[in-house]
Amino acid sequence: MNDYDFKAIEKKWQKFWQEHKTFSSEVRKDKEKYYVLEMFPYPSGRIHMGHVRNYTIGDTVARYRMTAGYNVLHPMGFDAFGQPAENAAIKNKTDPREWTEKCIEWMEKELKQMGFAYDWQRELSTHRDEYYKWNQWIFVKMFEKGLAYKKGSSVNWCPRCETTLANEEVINGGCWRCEAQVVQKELEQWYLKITEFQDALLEDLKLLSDWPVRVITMQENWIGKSYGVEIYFKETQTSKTIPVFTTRQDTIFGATYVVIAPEHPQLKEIIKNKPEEKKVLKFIEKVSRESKIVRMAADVKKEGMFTGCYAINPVNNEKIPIWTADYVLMEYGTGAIMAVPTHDQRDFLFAKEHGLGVRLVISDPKRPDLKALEMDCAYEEDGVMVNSGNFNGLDNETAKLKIAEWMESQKIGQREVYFRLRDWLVSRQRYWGTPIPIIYCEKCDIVPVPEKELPVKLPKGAEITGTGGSPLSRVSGFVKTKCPKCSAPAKRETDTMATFFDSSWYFLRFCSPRNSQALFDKEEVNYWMPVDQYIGGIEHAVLHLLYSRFFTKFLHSLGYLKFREPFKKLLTQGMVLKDGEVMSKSKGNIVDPDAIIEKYGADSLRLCILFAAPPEVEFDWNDRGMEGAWRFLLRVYNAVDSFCLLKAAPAKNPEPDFEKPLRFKTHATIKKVTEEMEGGFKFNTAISALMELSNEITPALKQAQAAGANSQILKEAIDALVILLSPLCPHMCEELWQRLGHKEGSIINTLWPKYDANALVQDELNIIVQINGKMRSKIVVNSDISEEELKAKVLSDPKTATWIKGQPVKKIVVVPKKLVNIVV
RNA sequence: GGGCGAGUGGUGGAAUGGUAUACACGAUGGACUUAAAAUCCAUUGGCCUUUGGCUGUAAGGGUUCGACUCCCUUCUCGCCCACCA
Repeated sequence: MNDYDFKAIEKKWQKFWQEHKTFSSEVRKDKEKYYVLEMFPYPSGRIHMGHVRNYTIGDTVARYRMTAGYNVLHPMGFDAFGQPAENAAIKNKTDPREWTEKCIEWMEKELKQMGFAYDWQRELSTHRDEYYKWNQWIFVKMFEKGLAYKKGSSVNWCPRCETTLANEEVINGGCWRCEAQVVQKELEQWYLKITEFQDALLEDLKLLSDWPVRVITMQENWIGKSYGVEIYFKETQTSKTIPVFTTRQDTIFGATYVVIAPEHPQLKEIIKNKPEEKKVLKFIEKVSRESKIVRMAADVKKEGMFTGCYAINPVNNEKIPIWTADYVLMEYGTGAIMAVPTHDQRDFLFAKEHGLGVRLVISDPKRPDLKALEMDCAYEEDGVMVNSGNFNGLDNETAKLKIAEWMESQKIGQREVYFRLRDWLVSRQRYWGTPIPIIYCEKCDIVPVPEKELPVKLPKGAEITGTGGSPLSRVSGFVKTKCPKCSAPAKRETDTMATFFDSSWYFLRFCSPRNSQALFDKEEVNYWMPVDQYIGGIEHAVLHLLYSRFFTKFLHSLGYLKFREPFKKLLTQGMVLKDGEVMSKSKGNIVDPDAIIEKYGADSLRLCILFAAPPEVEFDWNDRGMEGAWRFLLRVYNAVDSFCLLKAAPAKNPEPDFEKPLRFKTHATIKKVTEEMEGGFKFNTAISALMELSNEITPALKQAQAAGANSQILKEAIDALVILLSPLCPHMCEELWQRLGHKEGSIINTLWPKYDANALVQDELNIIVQINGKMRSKIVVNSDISEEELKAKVLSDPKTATWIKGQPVKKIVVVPKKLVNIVV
C-alpha cells in the first residue's frame, strides 16, 4: 500500500549514526559551541512518556544547532544511585549494582530507538566509582573549607524509608519519594553549608533572565531573604534580654505580648521558680513530641500559655506578658516574636482565643473610624501611624525606616537580615549511594580520606534489609580502617550521600567524562559550560536546580570555574497526563512508548508529542494524535517520492502559476521554523507551518506531474520541507534527503536554510476595510500604493460605500499594509 | 492565607492591539471499493428571514478608530509556597 517502511528506515539511520559517530563532540575553537542538556534519568529500566517528551525537545534543539553549524555538546547519562535499586534488592534479593546495570542497558536501547542524537562516548553513570570518586573529592574539599560539617539536631526522618531527608525533600509534610509522613528525630548528621552562598544564590538569580519567572520566584521564596529589625525586650525578673525579629517594626507600639518558642533555650531559665513553671514544662514536653506537620497544619488551633513572666517593650517601657506558643518556630529568626494582634492575622486569632490586648497603630484609610476591639481580622495593609508616639501621622513605610534608625540610635534594636534557607542535610542511612569519605579516629577525631586513597569504594555484598540504619555499618571489612593521620585503628563513616549530591555537578563531568586525574579538565569545562539550554521537569525548580547552582558557586570560589551560573537558559517542560492524571503503575494508566514506536515509529511519536501542545504546557495523551502525525509523515514521504520520479526541469523553466506563492510560503516557513528552533520553542506552531507548506506543495506537485517536469521552485520547497523537518523527524528526513540526491553523509552536515527577504515581498496586498472597527470588505492593492491612493481606493469600493451610506466620514485610520478603518 | 499562571469550537490548540478559531483531531456527506480499512474531495462556533446578516474568546465594566490581547471588578480552575514574624 505505502512504501514508508519506518522500521527499516529508522534502523538504517540509527546504525549509520552509530557507525559514523555522527554526534561525537570535541573542543573546537573555530566554531561556536552550544551545550544542550536534558535532565538525566534515573535508570528504572523503561522510558516513559515524560522522558520521551523531555528528550525529544532537547534532541530537536540539539539537531537544529548541529545543522545550523554550531559545535554541539549533547550528552546523556544516568542518575543511578537511589532507592529503587535498594528496594528491588530487598524485594527480589538482587544485587543493586547488577539490577542498575541491567536497567541502564535496557534504557540505552530505548533511547537509541528514539533516535536521539547523543554523544554516547560521553555517557556516564553516577554509580560507577570513576564518577563517585569525584563526589567524594568535592565532599572533602567542602570539609576542608568548613562547608561540610556534622552536627546534632532535630532532623526530618522518613519512617518508611528509614532515612533522613533534606528540607527540600519534604513535600507537604511527607517524604518526596514515598509520601509517608515525615517525623522529627534528634540525630547527628552531615550538612552542607549552602547558606554560605545564600546572598549569591539570591543575587545571581538576576543573571538568569532566560529562566521561567515561576522558577525564579520559587527559588527566591525558598531562599526567603527578609529585612527587618531585631528588637531587644527585657524580661522583668531576670533582666535577661530577649531579642525578637520583626519585619514590621512600624507596628511596635501595637505589641501587646511577646511569644517565645517552646524550644527556646531562654524559656526554661525565665520560668524558674514561677508558679507556672510546671505547667509550662509540661507544654514544652508535649510540643516537642508533636510532629512538625501536625504542628504546622494550617487548620489546627494554635496552642500556647502564659509563662508568668513579663517583658518591657523598649519603645514605651510598657510591661507586657510573655507567652509561649506552638505557632512560633525556633528555627526562624530569634525564636521569639512580638505579637501585634491588630496587624498580624496569626497574632489576632491567638489574642482573641486567649483574651489578650489589642491596640490599633496603623489606620486603614478606607475605614478611618475603625476601633481595635471592633476588628474581625488583622489589618495587614499600609496606612497612617496612630498611637505611636512621635511617629504618629507618618505613613507606615516611612515610619519603618525612621523607627529602625531611631532604635539603632537608642541601642534598643538593630537592623537584621534573616534567611529562610537552611543548610542541606546530606547524609543518608542507605547502601546504594556514595560513601561519605570520612574516618573517625579516637585521637584525631574526624579525618577526611586523603585524595590519593579515593575513591572509598562501596563494598559489595552488604546486607540490605531496609531497616536498622546504615547497611554499611554491618560490613565490618568496610568499617574497620586505619586513621590516615596517626595510623591508629579507626572507623569509617557508614552513611552515604543524598543522591542529589551526584546530580549537582554531572553537567560539568560531561565536559570531560573520562578524565581520571580530575573531576574535569579545566579548559574543557570552561569551553563547554555554561549549559546553553537546559531542559527538564518543573519538579526540580528548587531541589536540583538550587543544589547545582550551589555546587557551581562553590567550585567557582575555588577557582575551577570561570562562570557563576551553570544553566544559561532553562525550559521546564509540562507533564504528560493520561485522562487528566499523572501516569503511574498504580493507576494503571501508563502509555508505553515501545508499543507506539512498534506501531508508528519513533519519528511519528516525536512529531506527535511536539505537536500536541507547547512544551511547557502539560497535556493529556491521546492515541489519536499518533494517527495525525503518521498521516502527515506519510504525505511528506509520498510527496518526495513522487517528486523524485519527475524529470529534471528543462533549461528554460516555464513559470507555472503556483511558483510565486509557493516560493513565498517556502521562505515564510523557513523564517517561522527557524525562529521557533532558535528559542521560541513553540514546536507545535513550527509543525503547523510545515503542514501548511506541505499542503501547498501537494497541488504544485500535481501541476508539475501534469506538465511532466520538475521546477526549481518546487525543488526548493521540497528541500526546505525536508531540512526544516529533520530535527523533529530525523530518520525519515535523512532517508528522503539521500533520495533527493545527497549521497554522502548525514543531513546535519547540510547547512540550515536562510530565508530570502525578497521572496517575502508581495506585489499585491490584501487590505482589510473596517467601518467603525468592524470588518466589512477586503480589497487587493499594489504593495507600493501611497496612503492617499489607498484611502481613495477604499472609499470608491462599492461594498464599502453601501456601508457608509452617505454618512459623514469622521476619520480614517490606516495601518500600513494591513487595514483601513473608516469612522463614520 | 500568599505568590504565579490559565479560562478561546465537540477536542488539542492558533492569533499578544488590527480578518477570532491557523494547523490538526473528531464528526458529517461524497468519490474509490463487492465490502471494509486506507486514501482523496467537500462541509464543520452558534443563530437568522442564508449570493446576505447578527452574534461569539469565563462574567461584568473601562481605555481605544479598533480588545482574545491593555486596565479594573467578580467567578472558576491549575501549580507552587505556606504559622518565615
